[in-house]
Amino acid sequence: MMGRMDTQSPWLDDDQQALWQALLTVVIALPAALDRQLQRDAGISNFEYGVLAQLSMADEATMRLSDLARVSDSSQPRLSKVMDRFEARDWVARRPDPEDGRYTLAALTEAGRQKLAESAPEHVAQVRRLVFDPLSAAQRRHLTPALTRIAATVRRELEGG
Amino acid sequence: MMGRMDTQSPWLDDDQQALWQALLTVVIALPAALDRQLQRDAGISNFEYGVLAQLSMADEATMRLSDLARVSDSSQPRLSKVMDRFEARDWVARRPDPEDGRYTLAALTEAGRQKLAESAPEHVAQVRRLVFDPLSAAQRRHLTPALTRIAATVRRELEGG
DNA sequence: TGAAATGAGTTGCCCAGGCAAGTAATCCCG
DNA sequence: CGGGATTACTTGCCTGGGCAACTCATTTCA
Repeated sequence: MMGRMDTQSPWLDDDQQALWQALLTVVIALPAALDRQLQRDAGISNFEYGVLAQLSMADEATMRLSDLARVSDSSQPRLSKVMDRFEARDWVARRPDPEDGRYTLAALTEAGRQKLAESAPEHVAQVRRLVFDPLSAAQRRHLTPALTRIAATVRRELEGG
Repeated sequence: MMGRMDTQSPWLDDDQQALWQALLTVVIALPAALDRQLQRDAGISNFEYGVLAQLSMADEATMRLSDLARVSDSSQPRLSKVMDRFEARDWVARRPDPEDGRYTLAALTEAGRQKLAESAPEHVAQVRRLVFDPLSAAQRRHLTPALTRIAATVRRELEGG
């Protein structure tokens, strides 16, 4: 008898609906708001900013493309095209990994580091205004583990397919 | 004396960084995961699903395009093109608002309602798996008001520009 | 009342990203 | 040691969305 389960009806109740609606707005509108500021002030997207930031945090500011794609939540084709643009502007340099020729290493150049440093302050201010300022200290504390769990689940979903 | 304020350094501390990183993964990867399921099972995007769902909840399943754009967190051009696709598939019908010829009313057709009904169960299941299942009851309770605040702030940002 | 201003919606152009197919390097295993 | 799998990355094709410019309806106000 495979009727629907009691604890998991196929619909969302009102509380769940409220959470879901708020999350939907955040995932749709927040990237748009971040993109707008960054595009205006720095000519790059939020996603591109994230790639630069991840790379800058790596040892020697150098990473394998596949690792960079993973931490940036990017597909490989998408990252590949971002790298084309970055290389054209001399923000990164690609070279084959001497340890294994299948991998490609991406290294942030000095110009790339500078671009990131220039763009950071206004971007961080925007993140503060949109995300941190509206929250109480308690809300921030509660939010982190909850979002981390969702993030981990979503990551698994995209990798596992 | 307009130096930087003590309580608002231009950088994120470690706790903030953790929250921000988790939120970034969610806003980038969650739509991708939702899109993948919906595209595979229903041939529509998460965004399009949201538009259908919003319209279905309206009185008479009819709304002005500008209102529909607002509740769907959409620009007008974007919604306009979604409507082109929907009308081509006979999921919605557009007609001028008799009360004010500048507005356009969009009404969900029977076929549109059916498409939504067909797509809903798997989509809701995916939302459950990715968002609700990983959270404890307490986390869900805390999450809702926090996300609602961020959502409201981001909405204002995009409208006010 | 009529010309300018406002507001809703659409269109065209351009670019970014997904997917599937292609290339290249390495590994596996007889 | 050699040919087929596996893994990393790139390329081409197509679609979706942003922006700016346009059209059309309504309001404002001189």
